[in-house]
Amino acid sequence: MNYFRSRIVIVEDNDAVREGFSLIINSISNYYVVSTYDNAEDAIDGLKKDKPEIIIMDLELPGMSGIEAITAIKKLNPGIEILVNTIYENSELVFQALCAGASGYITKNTNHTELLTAIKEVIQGGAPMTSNIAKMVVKSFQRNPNSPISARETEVLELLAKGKSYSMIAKDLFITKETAKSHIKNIYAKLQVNSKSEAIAKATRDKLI
Amino acid sequence: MNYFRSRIVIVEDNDAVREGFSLIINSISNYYVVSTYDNAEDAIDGLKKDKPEIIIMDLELPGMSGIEAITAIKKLNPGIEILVNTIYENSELVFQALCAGASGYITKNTNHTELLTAIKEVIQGGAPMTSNIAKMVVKSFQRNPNSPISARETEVLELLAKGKSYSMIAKDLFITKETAKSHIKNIYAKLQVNSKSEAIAKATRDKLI
DNA sequence: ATAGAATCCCCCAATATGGGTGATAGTTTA
DNA sequence: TAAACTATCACCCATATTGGGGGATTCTAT
Repeated sequence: MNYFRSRIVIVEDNDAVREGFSLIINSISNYYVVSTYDNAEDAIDGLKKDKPEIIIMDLELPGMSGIEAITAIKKLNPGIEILVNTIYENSELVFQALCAGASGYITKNTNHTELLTAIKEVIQGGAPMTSNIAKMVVKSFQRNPNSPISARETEVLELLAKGKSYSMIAKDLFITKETAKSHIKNIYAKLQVNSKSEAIAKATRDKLI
Repeated sequence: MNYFRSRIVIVEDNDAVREGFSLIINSISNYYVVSTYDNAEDAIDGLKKDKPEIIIMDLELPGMSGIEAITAIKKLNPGIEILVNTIYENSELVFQALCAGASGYITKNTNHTELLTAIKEVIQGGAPMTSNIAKMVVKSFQRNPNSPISARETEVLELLAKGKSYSMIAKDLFITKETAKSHIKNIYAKLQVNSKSEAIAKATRDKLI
């Protein structure tokens, strides 16, 4: 009977939310909530018996954090899709979750229809995200338009960040080593740093490269 | 009359698609197609008079490419939101478009309702993406699970990619410089490279860091 | 038990780095 | 138009870094 229904596990420490989700999801014939947990440790212990296709995971959990749980679960079984459902729209957490292996990230202001749509999208190999989250993700690809460094300096900085030496940079840009060095000196002055690693760190933080 | 309607410009070289979009968008009272173009150059020339809030942009254009156009438009007026609408689902192009400053990326198999939803999302500060595109974007945050290098080596490699020296890496990881060096030697052997920049390049390409 | 992982040690030559102090020519902007 | 910024190149110098070579030990999985 349940063989063709997607097996879903819910990890959520709020009892009401957990129960509510179960009811909604089980009301759809394609889905089947095999287990629910109020903490990550138990959810991980139950993986072998639950064999979920999808885990709906809260991030604010007692004990092991949601991020650690995602990492652990993906390590044990990379095939399991994890859909994050949390109140947090903090960018650090979003990127940590995606880097750890989350397939989607929806915030808790989404209604039941949207939750079900998100589950469907995950099953179909998509990556559902709340509008705010999608915006943050797309923005992360884009550069700071108020960069203090010039276009040429940015080119130099990019090569520096790729681990190239002064002479390699010079060769790549068809300039002399001295010119590359000169650019780097100016970059250091503008970024108020005095080493390669500091420059790369600052440039990365400020999205200059 | 049109003062409160979002000003939209369409850049699309297929006449039928361009006309079709105009009709659909103009049928919605909140939107107003101020101009349509079949090439990027004319669209850029028309920016001052059109004053669009949103540009719906095809990527396959005669002359200037869509990517170049996005870069140019964002440079002239960073406030304009650009929604890419193309047949291409090629990952290179997707990331180029997003890096250039696109706010959304929808493929041409989307229907009219979805197009209008995407426009609405862009206006509301979101980042609409077709399911496939969202998946590619999310995947880009995730690491290769078949990394040939160990966890510790990965840590070392990450620090190396941040421009740190052997001794800085050693300090960060509470090991000696010799150990850091030893890890790096092993990394080079495994990645079949023999320099920092090659290692970083390969690690980045293969998503090992 | 063998392989890999992580740790540490020494030697050495070549290269890279960062700071200093310049110069010239072009472009942009106030 | 003048001042500011940009891009280019040069030389000096001391120190740090890198990559290659040779090892070794301990622990942990398979």
